Amino acid sequence: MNMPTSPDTRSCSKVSEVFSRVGDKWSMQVVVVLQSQPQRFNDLRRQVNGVSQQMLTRTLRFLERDGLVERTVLGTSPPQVSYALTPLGRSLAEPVRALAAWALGNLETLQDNRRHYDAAHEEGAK
Amino acid sequence: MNMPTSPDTRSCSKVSEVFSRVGDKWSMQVVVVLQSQPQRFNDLRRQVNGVSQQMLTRTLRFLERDGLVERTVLGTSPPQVSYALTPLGRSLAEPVRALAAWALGNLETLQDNRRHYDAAHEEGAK
DNA sequence: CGGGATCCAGTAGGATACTG
DNA sequence: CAGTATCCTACTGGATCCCG
Repeated sequence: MNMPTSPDTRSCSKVSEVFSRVGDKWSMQVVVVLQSQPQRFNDLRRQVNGVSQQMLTRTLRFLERDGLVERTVLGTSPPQVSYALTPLGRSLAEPVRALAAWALGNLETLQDNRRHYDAAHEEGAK
Repeated sequence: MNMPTSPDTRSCSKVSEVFSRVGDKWSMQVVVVLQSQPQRFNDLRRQVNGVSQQMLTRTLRFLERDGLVERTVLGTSPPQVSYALTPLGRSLAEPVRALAAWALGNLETLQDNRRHYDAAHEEGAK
């Protein structure tokens, strides 16, 4: 595969576009949750902590629109809808998990740095 | 290293926190640009396409606060400030680049899917 | 159960002008 | 050159009600 050593400035706008899509508050969480298995709407809602059904609906629509998840209507009288990752969605899950791993490993350091920074900059501020 | 096979739901909130920090419109672009070499303010501004000096300032502040970039004031009469990635920032650049690679490789597919979706859903819409 | 419609608050982000 | 301050808009995200 042709992965350049340094995806430089000109690539950044494209990266930014993708981040704008999947980098919102819920998308990657949904992707990670769906990665284990297909889920129904309220199952998802329970597993993605704190999401409103509004935002879950929106997020799923966006992901569906980009071909990252697939929506399957099962029944009709008790409306059952199943959401699953497409192959594309699964391929996205990999780098997302890499970033997730970084996040988990460095979250404390970040918070620590932040506290240190705030303390250092509050002595001079009003 | 202990990277679980599936960073499951409980980890997602933490991931979300980090994403909230670096997943904004400019942070990772700045990180990627700085990754090649330290840069001055207006150099950065030129390389990060479309950023206002307002947002660049904010972004750099946040990154500095989290210990991801280091700010160095050089002169005083012609104010020169250099920004460089910290080791932590460089470690973040890796997974970001992985995601960037995915973005570059799948951007067209995403846009294509989106067009297809929009076309399919406009026939029934108003 | 799944999700559309509406309303509303908070914030991200842009433009401009000013400062040291 | 490297910001700060102010203002303003658009979008994000939440709550609530309603519908099939």
